[in-house]
Amino acid sequence: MRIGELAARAGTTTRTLRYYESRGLLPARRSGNGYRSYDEDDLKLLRQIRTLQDFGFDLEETRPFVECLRAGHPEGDSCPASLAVYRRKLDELDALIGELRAVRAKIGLRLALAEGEPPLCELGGQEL
Amino acid sequence: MRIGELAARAGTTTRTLRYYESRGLLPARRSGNGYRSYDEDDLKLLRQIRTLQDFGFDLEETRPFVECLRAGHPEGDSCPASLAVYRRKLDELDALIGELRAVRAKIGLRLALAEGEPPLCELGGQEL
DNA sequence: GTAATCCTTGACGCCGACGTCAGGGCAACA
DNA sequence: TGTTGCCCTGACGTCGGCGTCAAGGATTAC
Repeated sequence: MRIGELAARAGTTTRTLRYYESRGLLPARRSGNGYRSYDEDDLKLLRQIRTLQDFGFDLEETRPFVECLRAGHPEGDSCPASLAVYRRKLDELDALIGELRAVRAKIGLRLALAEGEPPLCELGGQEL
Repeated sequence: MRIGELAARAGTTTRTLRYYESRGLLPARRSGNGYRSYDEDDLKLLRQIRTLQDFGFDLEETRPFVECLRAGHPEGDSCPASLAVYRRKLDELDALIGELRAVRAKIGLRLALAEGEPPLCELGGQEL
């Protein structure tokens, strides 16, 4: 299959595929005329990348998953390196969610104060 | 006060102040030699901007607060336009936190599955 | 006087994940 | 044979919030 078809089947663009190739993430074979040539396995790799991207992984973080699949494992997360990325991501998410919740609380408090209504509860000695 | 002192007192850089000025957010008077000149009110404006930036507001979102202060109100959030930004930001934060929690759950589930341990509970018909 | 430290403007660099255009080649169909 | 539709490479643009030079002028300290 050529690049346009792969892109369509994965719901992405040819530009994106060329970009992944430039990053060494999804190299392509070439047919006689120089066109990139892909197979079903490439589609699987690509879908793995896209799924992780949707989760907020950056490209480099998807690499262990891609390499895991390319090594013949049934799933991209069948390898220790992938699981390590999962764990790191969970930690990052927990930290981020915690920060966002703290910010949310502060803004909510400020809004309540500015609206002239006393906040429902004192939230401890927060810096405002 | 000149730009360097203001930057130091606000814990930021001269580059940042010139950038804010270029965005029309914190215009400066000029002294005879062409140097930017600031006063205590400018410091207050700047601190308002920085606080909101720390909350994750982008520059444009801080503008209503700055204009509110400049209009003579005691606080940047003493104006309806500022409160509207607060509310919009709360909505955005809620949405974002919700998405992150969903992603966190999916990754956690995948990690559990990949580790060979059955997940503690079925989390409904999530797409994996 | 001169060195050090401020200040000025202008302009390019950075980051990530591509979008978008330019200028060309290859292929298939009428 | 022309037209359409794919493909190629290369390269610049995007976004936000600045960092980091470069080349010069002003001020202050000694």
